[in-house]
Amino acid sequence: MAHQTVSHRWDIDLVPDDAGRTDRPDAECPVEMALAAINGRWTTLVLRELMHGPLSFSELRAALPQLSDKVLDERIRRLRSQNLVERRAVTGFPSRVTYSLTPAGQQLRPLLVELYRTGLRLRHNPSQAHAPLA
Amino acid sequence: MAHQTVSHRWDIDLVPDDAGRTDRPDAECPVEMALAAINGRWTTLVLRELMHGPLSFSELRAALPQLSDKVLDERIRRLRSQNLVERRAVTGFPSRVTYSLTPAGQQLRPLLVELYRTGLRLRHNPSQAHAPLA
DNA sequence: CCGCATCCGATTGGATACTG
DNA sequence: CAGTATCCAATCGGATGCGG
Repeated sequence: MAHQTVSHRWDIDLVPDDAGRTDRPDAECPVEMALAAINGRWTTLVLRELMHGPLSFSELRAALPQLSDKVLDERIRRLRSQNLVERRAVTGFPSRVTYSLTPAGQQLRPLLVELYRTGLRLRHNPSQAHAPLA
Repeated sequence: MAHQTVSHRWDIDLVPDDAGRTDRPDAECPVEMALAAINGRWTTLVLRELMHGPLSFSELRAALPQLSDKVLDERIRRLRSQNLVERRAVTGFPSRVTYSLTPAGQQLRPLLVELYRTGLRLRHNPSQAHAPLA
């Protein structure tokens, strides 16, 4: 019981268990784990593409023409290391490599849906959005 | 109709309307708007704190002791410019400044909840997670 | 108490060119 | 086709110290 966290009364649906009771960005915190999954520019777009089914490297490039090879490579590499995407290589001829979501990767779907919904909600807000901040 | 997007059949609950039919990270895309709201280290933690009610600058620092003044300042500034947080200053004595979520800011709650849930789901996955990618 | 100014190392992502 | 290798500018976040 070091780190007594002030008089925090934790909101049960915002922070349902101990794993979220942290006072700093902690890789073990579920929120950080989810953020890590979608982290990085282009990542949600790559995930969206793969939600439709397996794709090859060049199909991904074609779907996202402005995404550079390097960044695509990095995104795939990262998602693979997180076990969210898997690579399947057919060593025949013509040899073919495809990337697809793992079961864990599929579980990101509700999060993408919620991101979209949240964005729509924010958009419809009466916002003097770019007012000066004094 | 420039940019014909291959033979994309859009998944209706993943991309419910035209705003999400983009092939690059686009500030107008709802997903990007939601990501922008929670973007940056510590941001979700600051939002979590404010979900409980208004707090002063130093109360935020106390709740998140390892967050530096500078970064806290930047986070608050950004959230204010996005109209997600508002500043209220009482000019009496003692003068007091509090930060609280705007109605738009409150709308981030379901997203934080979904992030948490997603993180839990990912955690419970049988993952040979750090297997070599070779 | 509520911040701002400055400095700085690390990470990011894009451009370009090249390889198995 | 499926990537790698370099290089580089910009952004980020943490540390420290100062100011209203």
